[in-house]
Amino acid sequence: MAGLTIKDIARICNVSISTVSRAINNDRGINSQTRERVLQVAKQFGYVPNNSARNLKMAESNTIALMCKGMDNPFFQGMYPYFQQELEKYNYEFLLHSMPEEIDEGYEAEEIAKEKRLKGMIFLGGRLDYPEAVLGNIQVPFVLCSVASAVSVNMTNMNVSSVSIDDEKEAYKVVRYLIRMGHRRIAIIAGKKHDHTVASLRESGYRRAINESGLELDPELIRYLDDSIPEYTEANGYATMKKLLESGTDFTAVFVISDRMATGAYKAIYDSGRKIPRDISVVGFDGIELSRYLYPSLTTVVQPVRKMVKSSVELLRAQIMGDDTKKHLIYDAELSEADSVRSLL
Amino acid sequence: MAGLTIKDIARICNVSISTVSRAINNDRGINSQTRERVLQVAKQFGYVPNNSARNLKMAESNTIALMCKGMDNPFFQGMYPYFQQELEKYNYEFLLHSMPEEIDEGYEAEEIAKEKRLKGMIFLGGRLDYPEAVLGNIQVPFVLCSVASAVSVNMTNMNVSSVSIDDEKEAYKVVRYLIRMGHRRIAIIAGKKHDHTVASLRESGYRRAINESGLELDPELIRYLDDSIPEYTEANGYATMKKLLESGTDFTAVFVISDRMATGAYKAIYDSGRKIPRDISVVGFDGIELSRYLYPSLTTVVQPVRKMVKSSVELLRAQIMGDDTKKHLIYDAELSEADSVRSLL
DNA sequence: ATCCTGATTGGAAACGTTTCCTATCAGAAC
DNA sequence: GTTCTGATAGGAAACGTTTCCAATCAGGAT
Repeated sequence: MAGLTIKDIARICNVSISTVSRAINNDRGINSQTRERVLQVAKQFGYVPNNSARNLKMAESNTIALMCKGMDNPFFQGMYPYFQQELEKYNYEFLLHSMPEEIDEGYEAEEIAKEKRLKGMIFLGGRLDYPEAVLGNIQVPFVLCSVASAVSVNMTNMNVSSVSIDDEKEAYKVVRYLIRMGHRRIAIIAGKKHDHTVASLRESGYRRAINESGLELDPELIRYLDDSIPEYTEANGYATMKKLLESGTDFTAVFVISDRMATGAYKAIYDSGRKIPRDISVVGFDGIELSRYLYPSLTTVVQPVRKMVKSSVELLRAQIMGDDTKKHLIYDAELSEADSVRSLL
Repeated sequence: MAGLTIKDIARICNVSISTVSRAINNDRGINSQTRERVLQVAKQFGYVPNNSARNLKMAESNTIALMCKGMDNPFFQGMYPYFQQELEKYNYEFLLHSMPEEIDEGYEAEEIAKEKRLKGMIFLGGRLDYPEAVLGNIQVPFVLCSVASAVSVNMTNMNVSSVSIDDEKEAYKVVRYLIRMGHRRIAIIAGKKHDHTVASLRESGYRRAINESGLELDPELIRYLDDSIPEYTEANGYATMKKLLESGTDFTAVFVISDRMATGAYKAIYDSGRKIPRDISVVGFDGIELSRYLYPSLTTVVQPVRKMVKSSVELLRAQIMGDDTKKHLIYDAELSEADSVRSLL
């Protein structure tokens, strides 16, 4: 409780507080013997620097906030440990902050940055088209992770770095894959209509694949989420799939734009008495750990989560250290072929 | 970037900084008109208090750390949003901190508390028998959440509050349920042998249920985790179940001590060509969201997560506010009967 | 008119650092 | 011996608050 201060250590070592400060911060301009002695004493007496004082003096904190929209999303949750790990490397604090479902003009991230004296922010998920007001005023370094594909969205000229995959392309690829496997009537469980998240990019990929293959873009096959259920949840995947099945529309495969929703879709299919992939082939998106343990294991687009997190933190770090070149990293995802797709050839 | 200070506001309002401070903190001993005027100006100019300075002066921060062992566990992950929500009520920061797999004498949580100037800590998961050194020296309020059943473990006389369920009892109940359904050869996928987590309590419950029912405690039916695979993961559930199946031991039901592992076990069962619940009945433990979306939906013990989180935070809050009565809350869990158990009657 | 009281306000110290500016000192160069 | 130099150390201000203490003042009691 007592809490030793730099002053105590100074007294014990019979040196000035400036010297102790220099020793602890590994500053130069101090005799290495003195430093050793001070450090030794500090350790022995269990001295711990007071971050508040340090931050006050240095006019900043050491905290990075992870601004998360939909923090109950298993895809994001799978990232937390990685963020923790990467941020730890630089001795950053990790503040988890959830953003409201609806982010509009009224939401100003900068207020939070100021209030918490953040050193940086990482936005995880959220809108592709953040209103100018939301991001435009942020005065601390920040990066967008898994939110924007600079390819598809006009974000390259915003003063911001990002790490993502090319959602449109990957969705395109996975639907093409279904077509190669002989499927012709392919449904999609898409996101909310026009909600400006990656979901809409994935839907675009689907549309392009269908179009380019000369198949029919049947509106009956394109299903948007149920507005009355929390978005992008298992429950919503279940409900939407159920409606699709009950509509009597004919199809042999379905692309569910997230693994989480695919989990719900699986159940709806089973509950209807159908079998995967015998009656319906399913592909997901994200590559959450669970996808390998569903039965049958889910064919899905695996995002390189580890790399994305690492890069996000590195990009942020670079910005904090003064590098002001804005980068947009776009990683390739990988189609993981599992047992949920049947070949019709 | 500038960052207005209390001093600026004072100058603008033509009052002293003490007055501004009083206005902002809603202190008494200030004319209400003055207060209104100051607050109005502060707001207008976008003043944000500097927490570092405040914390320095007040000799504390406003941060609560969630000390999490196994932060990739979906059961815990499901709790994060709730913690966020509850802590927000008191304006606490939410610091997510993962603890190492192996927690022994060498690990001192107090160091972290000191370093980060924590206001409180919540331990999520971890050992039932934390070595004295780990918890014994902690000088800030803390509570254990979902780690200890005060009923089973001699923790009542430690200076600590806790929130949990009675893991032994709940496990007992779920195994009794299997027995009522006519099962006689009931296997268990337990935890690591003697690892002092809730897993061992759940195993005890299993043993008692089997014993009391006059059934045989066949060592062949009691399976511990594979040491070569990360503990308590889907992968480990899969591997352990696979071994059990391949051993040729006869059984009609299996109690998997966590839903996460049950997910892996499901897959192992399917992969072996068996069906749930036709060939093998399965029950899990925890009640993670996913359990309802497995196929067939998993019969499991649902922990009252929402309530547990709320109580943890409230208990912590009470301690912070000076209440030093240590409480041990033990909630009832609920058996959620789903489709993974077949009646043999 | 004087004194006292309570309400309101201002002044200043303190929290634990970092860092600029000086001071000291040993040895090298003269 | 004197002067300069570089290395090392100490002193003190400053960061933005909170809070104790003293000061002011209006109005009621004397």
